[in-house]
Amino acid sequence: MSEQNAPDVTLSAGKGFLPGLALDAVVFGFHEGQLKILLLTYESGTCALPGGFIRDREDLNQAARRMLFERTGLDEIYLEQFYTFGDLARFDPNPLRGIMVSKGFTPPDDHWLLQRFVTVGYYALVDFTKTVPKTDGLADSCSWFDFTDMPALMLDHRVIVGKALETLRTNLDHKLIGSNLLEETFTMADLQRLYETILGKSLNRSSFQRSMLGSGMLERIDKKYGGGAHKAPYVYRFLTKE
Amino acid sequence: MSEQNAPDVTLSAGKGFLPGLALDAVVFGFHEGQLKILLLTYESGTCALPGGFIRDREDLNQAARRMLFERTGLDEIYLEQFYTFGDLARFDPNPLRGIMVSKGFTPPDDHWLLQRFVTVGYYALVDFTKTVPKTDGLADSCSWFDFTDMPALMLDHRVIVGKALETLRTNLDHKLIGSNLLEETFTMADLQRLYETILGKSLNRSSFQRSMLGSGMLERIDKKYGGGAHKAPYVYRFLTKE
DNA sequence: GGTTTATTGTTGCACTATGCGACAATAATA
DNA sequence: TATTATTGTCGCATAGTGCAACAATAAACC
Repeated sequence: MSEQNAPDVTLSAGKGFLPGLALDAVVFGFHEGQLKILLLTYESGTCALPGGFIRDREDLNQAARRMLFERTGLDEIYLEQFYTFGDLARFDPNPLRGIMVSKGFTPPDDHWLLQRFVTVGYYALVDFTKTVPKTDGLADSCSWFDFTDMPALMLDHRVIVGKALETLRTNLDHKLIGSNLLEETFTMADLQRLYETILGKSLNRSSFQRSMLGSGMLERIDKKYGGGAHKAPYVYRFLTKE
Repeated sequence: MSEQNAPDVTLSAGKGFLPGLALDAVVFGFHEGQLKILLLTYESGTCALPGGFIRDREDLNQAARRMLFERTGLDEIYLEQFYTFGDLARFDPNPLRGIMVSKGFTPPDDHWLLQRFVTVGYYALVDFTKTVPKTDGLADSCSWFDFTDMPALMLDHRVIVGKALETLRTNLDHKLIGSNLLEETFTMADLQRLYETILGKSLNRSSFQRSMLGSGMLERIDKKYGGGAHKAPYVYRFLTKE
C-alpha cells in the first residue's frame, strides 16, 4: 500500500474512502530497449509503488484508473488487476510513519493510514514517451526506473512487482501487450527486444519474425532509413488496438 | 459477498473482522461426469457462494482456507485467488437484509453487513467424495449443485462464477487441476470427461491419451474390470501431487 | 566510386505437437 | 461361441518452432 494523496488524504481521517483497502500499480514502460517501472521516492529515502484508495462511491477499477491518471497524465491506459495482497505480515506502520514524520507531520498511533491495509495489485502498460509522471502529496518524486536497476521498495512492494511481471509474462502472447508498450510504429527488432526483455530470455530471430507476421496482428508500413550501416528494416504497426 | 457465520457474526457489529472486505469461494467438484459447485441456499429462496470475512490478525489467504474448512470439512484444499470484485454496483443490501429478516432478525439500516463490501474471489478444487458440506449460521443448507443446472445467485455471484471458470480453463494445462478434482485413481476416459466438461468442448480421444501419457504426469497402475462389455481400461494415478 | 560491414527478410530442414482415421485387443454379454 | 462396446496404439497429414543459411541492402570506409 502506498498511502498517497497527502496531505489532504493524510489529514482526512480516511473519510470518503473505503477503510483498510488500498491499491498499488506496477506501471511498466519500455524505452531504448529497457523495461521501465514507475516509482515514488520519498524524502526519507524509501521508494514505493504508486498507489491510492477507493472512494465510497467509486468502482475499484475506476479508482485504479483515477490514480493512474493522476500519476501519469494518461487516460485510457491498459490496466489489469492481477492479485490482492492481504498477508498480515505486510502490516507495518513504520515505513509510512517515517515518511510522514519526514514531511513534518507526526501522526498518532491510531492514524488511519497506519492501520492494516489489504491492497489490490494492478499492472499498467503505458507509452513511455507519452507519460508525464507527477508526484503526489507525500512523495518526493514520481519517476521512471530501469526495471533491472530497481531500488529497495517499501513493505512487500517487491513481491507485488514480482507477481506483476509473472502475470505479464504469461499474458504476453494472448493480450496485446506490445501495442501498449511501444510507440505507434516500430521495427521487428524493437518488438523482439521488448519480448526478450519481458521474458528475460533471448528468442530466435527468424522464428520470432515468422510467428509475429503469421499472427496477422501487424501491418507493414514503410522502410526505416538511417538506422545504421545495413539493410533498412520495415516499420510495423499493430492492427488490433483493443 | 456472502456474509455468513451468523448469528455470531451477524450480531457482532463486525468487531474482529476487517471492515468492508469479504471473500467468496467457487468450490468445484466433479462426480459421475458432472462438474459440481458448492452453494448456500437460504430460506428466503436465494442462493449464494460460500463466503466469509477476514479476521483482524489473519492472512487473507488463511481466511479463505478457514472458511473452506468450515464449509467442506477439508484441509489442504487446492485454492487459488483469481480476482477481486469491487464494483459499486454490487452494493445492494436488500438480498442480505431479506435473508436476515427471514431468520427473524431485522437489522438496522447501518448494520455492518449491509454496507458496501469488496470481495476477493477464490476458486477451490475438491474431491467430491471426500467433502462433507456444512451450512453456516445464516444459510439453510450448503450443498452441491450441477454446474450446468445452477440456480440464480445473489448479487454478482454469477459473474464471480463465470470468472472462476474462465480462470480454471486457462490454468487447466499448467496446474494440476485433474489431480485435485478426481479421486486417487481413475481411467483415461474419466480424465478426458473432466477436461471436456471444464473446457466445454469435446476432445479427440487418441490425441488426448497421447498427450496425457506423454506429459509424464500419470502413472499406469492396474486394469479396471467390470466396467462393461468391452476391453478393460487401465487405471491411472497422478505422479505429481503438489 | 568501389568495398566493407552489419542487419534484415526469407527460405529450407529437422523436430515436435496435434487432429483424425484405422485397427487389433479384449471383457462382458447374449 | 459370437457379438458388442470400449480401449490402447499406430500411421499420416498438418501446423508450429528452433536453427542455419543466404541474398539483399543502407550506411560507413577507403
